[in-house]
Amino acid sequence: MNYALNSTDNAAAALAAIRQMIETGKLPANGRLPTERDLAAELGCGRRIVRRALDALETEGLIWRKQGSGTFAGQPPDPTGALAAEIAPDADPLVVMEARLCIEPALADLCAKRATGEDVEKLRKLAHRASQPLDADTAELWDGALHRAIARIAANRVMLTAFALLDEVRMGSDWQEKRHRARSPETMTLYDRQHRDIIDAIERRDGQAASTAMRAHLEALSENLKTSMESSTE
Amino acid sequence: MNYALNSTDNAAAALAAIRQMIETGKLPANGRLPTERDLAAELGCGRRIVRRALDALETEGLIWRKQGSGTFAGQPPDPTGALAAEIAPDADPLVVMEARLCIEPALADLCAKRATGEDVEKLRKLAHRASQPLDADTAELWDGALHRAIARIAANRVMLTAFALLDEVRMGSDWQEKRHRARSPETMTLYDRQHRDIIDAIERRDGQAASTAMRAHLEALSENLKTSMESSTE
DNA sequence: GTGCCGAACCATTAAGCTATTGGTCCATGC
DNA sequence: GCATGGACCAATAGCTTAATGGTTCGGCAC
Repeated sequence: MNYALNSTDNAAAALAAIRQMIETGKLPANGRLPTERDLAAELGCGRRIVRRALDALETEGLIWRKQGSGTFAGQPPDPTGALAAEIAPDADPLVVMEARLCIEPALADLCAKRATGEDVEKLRKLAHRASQPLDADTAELWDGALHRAIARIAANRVMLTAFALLDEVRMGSDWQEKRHRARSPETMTLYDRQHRDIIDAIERRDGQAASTAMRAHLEALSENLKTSMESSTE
Repeated sequence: MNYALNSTDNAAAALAAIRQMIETGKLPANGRLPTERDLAAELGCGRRIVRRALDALETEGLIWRKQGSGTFAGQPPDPTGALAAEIAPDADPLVVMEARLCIEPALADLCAKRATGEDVEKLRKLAHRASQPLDADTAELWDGALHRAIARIAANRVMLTAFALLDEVRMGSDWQEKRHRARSPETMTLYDRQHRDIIDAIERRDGQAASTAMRAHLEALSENLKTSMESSTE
């Protein structure tokens, strides 16, 4: 595709061209788009125009830039990976679960204070997916997505980073192997019930109840984890 | 001082020599000690002996080593700096305080479950220092040390890392400037009272009460912060 | 044989250097 | 007024190189 602008160049045309460039997905795997200088050459306009268009797209949240590195489509990555990798190797699943019990009830409280109706809708959808009788791995993924969504809705950057750290440690540690996760139909329905309790409390803007419900849910998870670990050492 | 060993060389002598080297504090500021090869040459023994001695010291927790980097005295540093720096620039003091309200009560709970008598002693000493009528900056430092000690005693690596992150964001953000911290004698005595409440609860192994007391303390801090911010915008 | 030494090699790290890239400013021209 | 091209700055990534801990092996003394 040729993105060169015709003679009626203007900022709006450049913006549209770059936006199309992004949305048609004609980008390398890492989402990196051409340098500003290259874009200017390709579009046949000056760098100033390109920068203005990129400014708009950045404000829009469609791209992010880093001086010396480049311009990328999508969201800037979370730099929690290194930290998590440092902790994960010697992360006892019970320690991780204890940390979840510290952080997630508080997040549920904040979430209840800030969730919009739209947010609650999303949560319900995620809970529904997690409750479907798929294989254990998939259910785990949707469960993780639900908890992550609650953290995101809480809208506190510091807490979100702390949660991201916790989340990566949880997924990265060897515990992935240790999950015998005796996810019987009974526990599945229990978890679903607990998810609904949490979301109901969030919808009622009842932070206290959301926190309590989340705590109950995590304690059930913890209990399940303990029994599965004991049975694995037999 | 000459660390060269005499003719009755053995591993124990090398260990003692290196240990003395560390404990007498004859080291550069960063705690880096000579390379294994240099140590071997200086002590007049082989690298194998040096490595065995360093192994012992490492097991002892007196030193830590990193391939390609060197051997250092003390504890390995927490790598939370980069993450904190990423968040700090746009860290609203109120957001940070909200995060503290999420994390620190939970830490106080854990701390109450795990603190030894010795730990409680340390906490009391720190609280006493923070209550001395010094300048506001120094009081702030001792207060920070107290909260950090509670996090350390909680003995959950994941939570400790999360707290370290939070702590660095708190100290690193511009909010250092914004602290008008109207630390009147009244607030000082209030904070001291609250510190004592927290530590008393920890001593009683009453995690619930410790959590509640910590929450009350942080809410007082938050209130103080809000009023000082309002007055600064006048 | 046991234990140590010396040497060599590997894996990782840090530091320095260079090219690249976004961020900014300015003179010029339309 | 506004866009252009150019120049420069600041930050970054990639590469190279030297240094360091980690490991292995042959040799030697006891």
